[in-house]
Amino acid sequence: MKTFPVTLPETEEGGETMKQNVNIKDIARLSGVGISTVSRVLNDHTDVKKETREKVLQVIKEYNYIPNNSARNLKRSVSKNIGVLVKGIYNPFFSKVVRAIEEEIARHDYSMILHYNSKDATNDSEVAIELIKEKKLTGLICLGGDFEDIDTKQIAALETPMVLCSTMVRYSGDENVFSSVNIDDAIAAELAVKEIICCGHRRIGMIRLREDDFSVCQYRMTGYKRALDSCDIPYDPELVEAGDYTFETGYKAMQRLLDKQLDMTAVFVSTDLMAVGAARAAMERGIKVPEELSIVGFDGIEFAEYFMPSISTVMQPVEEMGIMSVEILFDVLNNDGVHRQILFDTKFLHRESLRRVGGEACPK
Amino acid sequence: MKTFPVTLPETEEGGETMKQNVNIKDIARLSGVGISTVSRVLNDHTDVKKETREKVLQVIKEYNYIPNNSARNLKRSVSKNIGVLVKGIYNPFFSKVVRAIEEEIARHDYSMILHYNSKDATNDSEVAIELIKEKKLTGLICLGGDFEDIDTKQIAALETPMVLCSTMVRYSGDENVFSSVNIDDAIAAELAVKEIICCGHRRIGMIRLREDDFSVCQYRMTGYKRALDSCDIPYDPELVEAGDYTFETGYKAMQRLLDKQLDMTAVFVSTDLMAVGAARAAMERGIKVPEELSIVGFDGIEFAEYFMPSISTVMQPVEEMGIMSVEILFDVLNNDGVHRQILFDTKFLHRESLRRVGGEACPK
DNA sequence: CTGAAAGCGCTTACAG
DNA sequence: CTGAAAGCGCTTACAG
Repeated sequence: MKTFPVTLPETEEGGETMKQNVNIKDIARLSGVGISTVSRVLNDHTDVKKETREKVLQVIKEYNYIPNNSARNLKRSVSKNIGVLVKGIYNPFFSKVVRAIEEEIARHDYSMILHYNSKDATNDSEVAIELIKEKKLTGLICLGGDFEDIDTKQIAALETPMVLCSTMVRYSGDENVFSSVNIDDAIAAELAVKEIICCGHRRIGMIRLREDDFSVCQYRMTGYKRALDSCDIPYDPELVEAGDYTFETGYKAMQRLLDKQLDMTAVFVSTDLMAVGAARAAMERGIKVPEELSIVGFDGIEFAEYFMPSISTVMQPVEEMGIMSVEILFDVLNNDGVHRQILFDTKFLHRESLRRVGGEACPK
Repeated sequence: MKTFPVTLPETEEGGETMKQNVNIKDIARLSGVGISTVSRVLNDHTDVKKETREKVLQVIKEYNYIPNNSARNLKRSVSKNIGVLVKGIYNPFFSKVVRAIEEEIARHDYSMILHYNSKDATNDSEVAIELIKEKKLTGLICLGGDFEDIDTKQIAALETPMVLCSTMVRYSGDENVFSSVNIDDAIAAELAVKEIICCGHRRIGMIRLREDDFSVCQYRMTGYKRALDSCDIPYDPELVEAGDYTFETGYKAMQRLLDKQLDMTAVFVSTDLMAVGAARAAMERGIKVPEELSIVGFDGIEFAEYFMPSISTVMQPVEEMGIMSVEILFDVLNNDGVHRQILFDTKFLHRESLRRVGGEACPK
């Protein structure tokens, strides 16, 4: 395929044409040492004579040699690499935590290998397994995604500790094959909606995720219903519209809600991204937020804080969750291999977009 | 290291303990065929008897066999993979384009291998070369980053077409080693600031990126100065503050500007993210945007559109640029190997955050 | 401190 | 249509 002509540049010394891909054998030959010695230099082994090391390093530099990672991974039994598999590159919710995780992994003297999986991919657990094998990972942390159909046998066979963080899997079996770090989305959503109710709202709309979106956000709908139920507010399906993780779908869902003239005074939106879109939709129609309509989101992404008015939301301790995932991973690795299932608490942030109406007292 | 006890699950047939990692040899043995045949099945070669193929596929499924990618990459001379190296995982500006690129690559019957490089990494070009070698890439597209010190000799030696999109490198040499797809940031910024001037503003603040941030955004400052200059407005360094790609630094930069009491009526901000932070800072102090202060950003990210008021900005045709990068890549690959340097036009979006002041006519 | 050799798990001519 | 063998570029005991 590579039929285009490129004049190979010559090296400085004696017109020897530069090989397309310098490999360890070439470096060994050019340095006048054995292959093993080059490998030792490459891997920072201490048992190489200083002069030898320097000579080799000089040749490596001169020829721009970069070791082939595929070969290294193939040969190495275990890399000092922890994989991080993130679901969806568009989710600002996860982008923040990755850095914290990387630092925490580095503190343990390991490296992070970051891998993003498409939002539309349905085979998250397969990708995870593939990643572990390919990179010979010491451990894997998965952020988001759907692991309901995970093959626990295969995970166990891999003997590679895995931590599922904020993923769709509520594992309660007695098999001890992976750890999980989550919040309880249903409870967090229930508390948020109760906060709304506490502010005197009774007609509360909901913008949920489409049913075919298989993520933890689905449980937020459960929380919405529970809150209504516990405060004796009848559930009205007319008050519910669905979106899809984006500003635009939140915007449109709000338009549909408003079109119905439902005399709502508040809307609970299952992600901050959609909440921003929803707020814009209302304000564009001249509806004042929060004076005429309160809006509450979920996640705690930075953007919600900068929006005018700032969006009240359920803050997930993402960074702590990420760091905890790393800690658990190394615990499993270094100690008894007993996995843990952890639920973090969330925090409701009452910001500008939520306002009290009427004079009614808090029902609960 | 993996000292934790895991009871290896047994396979269904006859208690043979499942190997930790099933490989192609095992599959061959279990299927009663040769290794080459398994490989052929794996790679969808047509020259395998139907029954044989089915038998092999069944064994593969039963043992959850996943081929080792390191081995494949090592052996394969060319993968049908195009790499995409993205600078910074936090940049919403790039996240949008990746999907477009992926689709375009798929249309050519290739796969995309996505790789993110840390925002703080200084060795973008080295990472690029490493990626090409490791994955035996057919081509590479780089989104963002600093390639000023790129080793053109090595790139040429690799014989792998490379397209730099929105990266810091203005290559005008006669060597024909890579393509580039960019906008002219200086011109685009100049036009944006002229739009502001056309609206009657004379005291125009600027929030730029810190000087040590080595990205194309630096040129936006050049454009700001040029616009002032061409309209005979003196450049006042007091009106310039710097941020760092985030809401928060934009917010703080605006606070510093406002603290100086400079009687500005407009601010040009070199990224939309910072523009949103800046707008919030002003509005929090009771300054009405745009009635008392106009704000203009740069990039055209979605959030700028949903913010209240929506942020006027310079829209980069990111998706088109991404798609063009793919097209150029395949052109280079299939045809003459002649690289191209392309500059896209930008579009100024006059939205809610920019308002006319005074009665002065447009100076240019 | 150093080198020759085996082998990681695949793919790809080559021979049948 | 199928299999045995070579080899991709490394790392890692092993022997010196």
